[in-house]
Amino acid sequence: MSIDTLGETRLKILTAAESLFAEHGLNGVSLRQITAKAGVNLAAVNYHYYDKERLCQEMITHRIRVINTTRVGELSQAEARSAGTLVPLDEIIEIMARPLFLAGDNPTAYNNASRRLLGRVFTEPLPFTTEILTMELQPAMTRFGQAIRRHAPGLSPQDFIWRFSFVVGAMHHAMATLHDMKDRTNGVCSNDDPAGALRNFTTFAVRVFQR
Amino acid sequence: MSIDTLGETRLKILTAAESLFAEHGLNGVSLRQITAKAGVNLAAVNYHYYDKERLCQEMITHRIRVINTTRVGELSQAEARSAGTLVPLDEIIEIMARPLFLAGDNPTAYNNASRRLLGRVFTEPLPFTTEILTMELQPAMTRFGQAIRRHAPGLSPQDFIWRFSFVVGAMHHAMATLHDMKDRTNGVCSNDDPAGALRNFTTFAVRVFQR
DNA sequence: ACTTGCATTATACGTTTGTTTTATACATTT
DNA sequence: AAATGTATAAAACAAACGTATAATGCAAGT
Repeated sequence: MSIDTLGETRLKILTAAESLFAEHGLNGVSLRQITAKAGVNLAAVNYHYYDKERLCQEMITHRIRVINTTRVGELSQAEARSAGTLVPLDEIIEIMARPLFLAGDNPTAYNNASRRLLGRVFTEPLPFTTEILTMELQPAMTRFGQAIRRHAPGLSPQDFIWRFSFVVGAMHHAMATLHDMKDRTNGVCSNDDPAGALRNFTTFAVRVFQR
Repeated sequence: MSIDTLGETRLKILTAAESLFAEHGLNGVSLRQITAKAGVNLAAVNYHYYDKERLCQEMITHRIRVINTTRVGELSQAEARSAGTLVPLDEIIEIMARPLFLAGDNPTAYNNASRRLLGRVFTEPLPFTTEILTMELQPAMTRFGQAIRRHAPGLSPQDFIWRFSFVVGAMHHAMATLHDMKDRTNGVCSNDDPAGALRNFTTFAVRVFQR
């Protein structure tokens, strides 16, 4: 069954699961908590998703896929547009980060819980999580890595990969912690300004690579 | 009981717990796995640490404290040494990052498992974990933030905090993923060269703040 | 009207969890 | 030598877990 032909209960489970996983981690939530929050029967998870692991897989894979098709497509368009010349560094980085940062409050679409969930998945590898990352995330990141690489041709392969890893690490870490920005900065930075966060990340990342 | 007057079993538990938590996360390990790996009786955990949560607390708090006293002390020394003038930016960053990056294989001292464990704690908040972070980690990071701030006086408070958060995020993310660098970079970067990783991180972070 | 098929519910099953209890070994002290 | 305090060990506990089964509701198709 496709993800956009979701039945009522199926969607309620997914939404509840995502927000709970976002807050307590993949290993910190029981099916009873999920079904209670979703207001459905316990057995509904096994009926609709076969088991807990498959629920997690579908949830994560779907979120990553939507984000990757968006940004990889945009990168391709940008490259096609500027035929011959380089796509500007800040444009590449913004395309890479935008669909991760820009989360709203719509409970079905990509939202704050989705963002935090992904932040967790990126740093909290589980047996099946690792496989998803190499299959779904790795190719897209290599794609952006190559695009950025052209702006720093003088760097050795190692030096570039280190810098790129740190930038991606900062991005992924931000996914897991943006929700808490206000508390951690004593109110200086906002939790609810993803566009501002994205703008700051872009200037941060550009500085890492520009000569 | 102090942490350096550890009995045999008490130490064996701590070592086994740290490596297991590092690999599977705080919520992904049972006391039976820990005691089995440590080769001690199940009840030994409750006897020596009261309960599972206190075991985690002691483990995490101790690691953070050692690291913080080291680097905060070194920063104070550096500041005292260069009376009047600024401590060089790269020196501040290296002092901040060194005790986190430089992990060896000594099973009792700060090692690769400790580093990965801390990386998890930094991004995987549990009820008692969050408290530890604000009590133990936050003050030290504010200290380094202020030191670095003097090298970027032109930045607005917000802009600076954003950049600093991204740098710290990259550092903490690296703690959780350094062990896997070789696989994720197709062998280009090494897992077992913490000094090299630290060097690369320093140049990365310096670029973020220098004008 | 009856049947078929899918969705939902209630309930039970076998494990595994953290913790507790009881018993045993072994020093040190009196 | 007896007693005491401490560490380890074996076993049992209730609770929570993921999953499986059986019963119920309910609309669509015949």
